[in-house]
Order: sequence, then C-alpha cells, then structure tokens
Amino acid sequence: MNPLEAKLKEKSIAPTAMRVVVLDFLLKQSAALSLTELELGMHRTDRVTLYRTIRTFEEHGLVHRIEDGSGVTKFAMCQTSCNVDGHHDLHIHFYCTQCKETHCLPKTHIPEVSLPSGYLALDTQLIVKGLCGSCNVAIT
Amino acid sequence: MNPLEAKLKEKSIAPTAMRVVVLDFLLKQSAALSLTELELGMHRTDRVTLYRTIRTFEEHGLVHRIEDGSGVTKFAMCQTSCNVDGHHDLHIHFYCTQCKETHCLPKTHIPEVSLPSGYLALDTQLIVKGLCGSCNVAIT
DNA sequence: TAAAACAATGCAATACAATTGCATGCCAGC
DNA sequence: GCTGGCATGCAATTGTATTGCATTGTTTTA
Ligand SMILES: [Mn+2]
Ligand SMILES: [Mn+2]
Ligand SMILES: [Zn+2]
Ligand SMILES: [Zn+2]
Repeated sequence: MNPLEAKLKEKSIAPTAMRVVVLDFLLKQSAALSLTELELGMHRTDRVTLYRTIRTFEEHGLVHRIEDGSGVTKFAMCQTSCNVDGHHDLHIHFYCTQCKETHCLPKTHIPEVSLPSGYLALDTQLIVKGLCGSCNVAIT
Repeated sequence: MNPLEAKLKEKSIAPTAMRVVVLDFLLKQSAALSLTELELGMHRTDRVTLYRTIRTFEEHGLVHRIEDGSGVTKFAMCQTSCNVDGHHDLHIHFYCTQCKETHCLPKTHIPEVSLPSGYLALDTQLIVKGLCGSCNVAIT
C-alpha cells in the first residue's frame, strides 16, 4: 500500500487523491506554508478544497496551524504523537524577517511561565522573530 | 494643560481632538482592543482615521500591537519606556478562550530561549491561551 | 495678519484571507 | 446497480487591512 495513504489512514483520514497529493507536497516542505503558498505550489487546485483539506488534516492531528504574526495562517506537519484528540507537538516557531519563512523548532521546548493567580493556561505559543540560519550567514 | 494632551506630546504626537478622545478611551480599557472594538466603543468615528490614529500611536511608542492568534490585531497601551525608537515592554499576552479578551501581563517576563546555532533572535512573542481569572472562577 | 505649507480627517474604493452555500461528483456499502 | 454520505468545485459573502484622494484643520513663514 502507498505509504502516503497509510499515513492518512493512520490518522483516520479517508485517502482521496487530492489529500494524497497535498500530503505529499507538505512532506517535501522545509518551512511552514500558507494556504496561498500551498495553492501556488500545486497544479489546478481549488483554494476552497485545499482549505477544507488542510482543516481536515488539522482536525485529525496531521498538520498544525501557526499564527506567526505575519497576518496569514501557516501550516506544517505534526509530529507523530498528534491525533484527533489534540496536538502535542508544542514547540517554538521561528519567523525570519528576511526570507519570510516560518520554521518549526521542535528541538526547542517552550519554557514554563508563571501566570497571575487564577489564570489557567491551556496552550502556549512562542514565536521568535529574527534571522534564520541561512539569512544570518548571508548578511554577516 | 490637559494631561491627555501632555501624554501625546511626550511621545511627540500632535494632540488633535480625535487623538485625545482615542487615548482617553484606550486608557480606560482593561483588555486589549481590536480596531472594530475601538470603533464600536466610540461615537461616529471613521474606521480609517482610527486605523491611522492607532498606527501613529504605535509608531511613537504609545500603544503596542498584539497578534494573539484570534485573527484580528489588538492594541493596548505601552509602558512609559517605549518611544519612537522602539518598544521595550516585552511581556506575555494572555488570550482567554472563554471571554475572548486579551490581557497584557507586564509582570511576567518572557524567558530566554536557546535557538539552534546560526539563528538570531530579534523579537520574541509569547501568547498563553486559557482561562482568565474571571472566567476560571466562573466555571469552577 | 494672510498666504502658503503641511498634517489630519472622511469617504470611497481596493486587496486579500477566511469562510459559507450549494450543486455536482465520487465512492463504499447494501 | 442503487443509494447515502462524504468530497470537490465554483460562486458568493464576510471581515480586516490598506490605499487614494479630496477636504479640512493647523502650523509656519513672509
Ligand atoms: Mn510547528
Ligand atoms: Mn501588552
Ligand atoms: Zn531567513
Ligand atoms: Zn476570560
């Protein structure tokens, strides 16, 4: 069986042709993608279908949503531990102000923060903006 | 002299009538406001003028922009140390998933993060989502 | 002071991401 | 092979962010 289809079934997603193609494309990326970037990277695909495909992926723990403050939502593949019950790949996201790319930094864990009493933390997002490795080297 | 006008002049902002009114309104808020919320909270104001007013405030270090992942940009008053050269009030922002309010937590500082070698951090944003004090009490 | 220069405002219009509605297509199970 | 449910494609809508431009208001300077 096609490993892409298997990956979809693992997350209880019906492996349609479109979903296989989108998954294949996403797996090849080194940076998180916006819906528009995803649309441009593929041939003749309907934006709304992509929108719903990504939403299905997100709901089933296959990709996660990244709000990097650039104004558009970006998406990247999840770690294997995520599923329909929730996302568990809580890591830092890095937005490069030079190349505009957003990278997951799964090795860098998010530090604990102490909130005022009464506050209950359910989810923490840490976005670092700056220069990525490639752009930093290019400048110096 | 009007203390509101003085506050504007401190940041080198010409104290027009509209700016005084907007500043007055912002100072009364306990949560960060979106442009739409700001518009609704005032009488007969043009949205674009508000947009440019807020942008002027931001550029001069009077308010700061908060991207809390809710899709809309929110704004809140800065600490006194901010000016046209930059914002220095780097603190955590809390988004309550119940009441949808975004709060500045200026007492809680953002911890240092260690990035992969080569990466250069210029700005760090930490958003915590969960239940604010009021909503947490209301539920339990 | 009056004219000129400049900045701020209001209204119209645009750009674009996100989202919904609905008709049609496709596929699995009966 | 029929049928019900999910997936897809296209049109349309929503809502925020942003720009253009004419007008108004304010400050500078002759
Ligand atoms: Mn990530
Ligand atoms: Mn703040
Ligand atoms: Zn870069
Ligand atoms: Zn709340």
